[in-house]
Amino acid sequence: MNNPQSSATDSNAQTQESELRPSPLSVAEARRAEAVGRHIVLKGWVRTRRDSKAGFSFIEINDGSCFGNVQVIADSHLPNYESEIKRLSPGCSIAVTGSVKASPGKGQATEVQAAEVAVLGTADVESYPLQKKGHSLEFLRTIAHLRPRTNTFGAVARVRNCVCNSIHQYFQERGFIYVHTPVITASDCEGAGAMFQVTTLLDKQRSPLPKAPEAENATPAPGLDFSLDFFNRPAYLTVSGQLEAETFACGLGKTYTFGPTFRAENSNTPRHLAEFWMIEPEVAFCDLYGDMELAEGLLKRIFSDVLEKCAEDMQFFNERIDKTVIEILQHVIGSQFLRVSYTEAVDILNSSGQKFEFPTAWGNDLQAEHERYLTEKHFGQPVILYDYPRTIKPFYMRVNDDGRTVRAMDVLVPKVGEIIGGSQREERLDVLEARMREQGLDPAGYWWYVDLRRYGTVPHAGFGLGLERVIQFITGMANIRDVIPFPRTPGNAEF
RNA sequence: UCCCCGAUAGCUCAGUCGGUAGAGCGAGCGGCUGUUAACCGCUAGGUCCAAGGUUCGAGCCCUUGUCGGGGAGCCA
Repeated sequence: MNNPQSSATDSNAQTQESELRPSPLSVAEARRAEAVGRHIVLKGWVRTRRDSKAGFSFIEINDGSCFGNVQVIADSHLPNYESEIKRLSPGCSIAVTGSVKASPGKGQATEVQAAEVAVLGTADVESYPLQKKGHSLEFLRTIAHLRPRTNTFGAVARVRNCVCNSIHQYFQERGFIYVHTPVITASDCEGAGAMFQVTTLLDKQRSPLPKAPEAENATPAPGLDFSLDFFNRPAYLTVSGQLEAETFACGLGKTYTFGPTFRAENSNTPRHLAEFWMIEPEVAFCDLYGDMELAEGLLKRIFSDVLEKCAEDMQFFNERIDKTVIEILQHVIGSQFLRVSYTEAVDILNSSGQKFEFPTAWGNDLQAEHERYLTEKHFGQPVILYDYPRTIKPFYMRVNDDGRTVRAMDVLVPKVGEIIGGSQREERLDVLEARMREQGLDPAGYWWYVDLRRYGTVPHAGFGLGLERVIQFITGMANIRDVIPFPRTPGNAEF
């Protein structure tokens, strides 16, 4: 950004300045060998302290900038050594002024010789819940406000950040437009499960409920009168931005959304949340095959970015959480996702000799056990299943020429299961309206969506990628509640 | 929502046949040490999830509830 001349000047100035005033450094920077010799200020939280009777203490501090800690050497002649430093315990926040040195010990390249250790905040060792070692993920979930200070959740947060960045880059590099679809929607049936209602009717000061029955003498309806509601109609939290994204794709070409999504299902599993983040690309002039290529390319890009940019975090997951994650990611990056039609999949399952709790028959939706068998046992790698029976898929999926199947696809991965669900959209006006009626929906209620087929319709396709499920797959974290900062599940909205 | 399992020290767990409570880690104190999941010794720490029931007697058996975990469904 600057010319070489001025950057040389800057570095001179920096050298001079470092003798006068310490420069703020992150733990990540201080741990690099290049930092040796620098006069710095380091701020973070104490992870552990070890005292040596030789007259100093080791203080490991972490500031979230990387997985590892930096070791601070605090000599006993520091004025607050007995009064404060020797009382430092996990969770205390401190600011260390000192110099970075090459470490004579094993396990780290550098350490910081403290000239001053200022205690910013103490953490009472009797009441602070995080101890030096061994906490279950279940316990940490009960202290979600403190778990960002642990190795595991720090690593998850950095990986999550990397994944999000990677997703944006992948689409931006390909000319996709990032579209913000509404969080509040009036489309009450997008075929994606129960919805949370958004209403101000329960706020008595705004709009007393009994109004409607009194006004008309008719039998008082037990429900609420939504014509009095904020939006003059029932409104909900979105379960998908797809329908709105299609409107932008049919005008801007290549689009994607990335935002929160809500499902009011009473589902209690390690793979479901009531509030989660979803990425939904929507592409005009794209068929199902292009959709599959986009999905495969996206996943591979995410995986290789994480392996490269979060190497230390991934090493941790591979050692402590799931000893296969790195190997699996590398394997997935290097191999082509298999493409198997639903019909082929059913044949494979029928001739597998495997006993399933639910029988496999053409026309039935695949059960979790079937998907798991295919991706984990039969193929042992990610699989894209496509062309599902029309009877088990929503109205917007394009009907194939056979009339029995639709252009749907699911990307299945080992352990997590369905990570992506997508389809080529039905672009033919008459077929779309027929499909809506077939599923008991009134096309008039979707007039703006149907208009996309009435005016300048084009083939288009898209999919939904569950952010948390991708992170689960990458990190090996078994429970989805541990890959989102503040999980929302039935009965759980603390924090 | 359905099925199965669990809840005991701050944390992770053991607790035999129904006879009134144990370990490791953590904490406090002491020792030792360029340490790094440090190590060694001592000490403190309990409404055994809640309510009810059976019993001379319940951490243990029975009932209900709450919370957590796994599986299923819904899906991403």
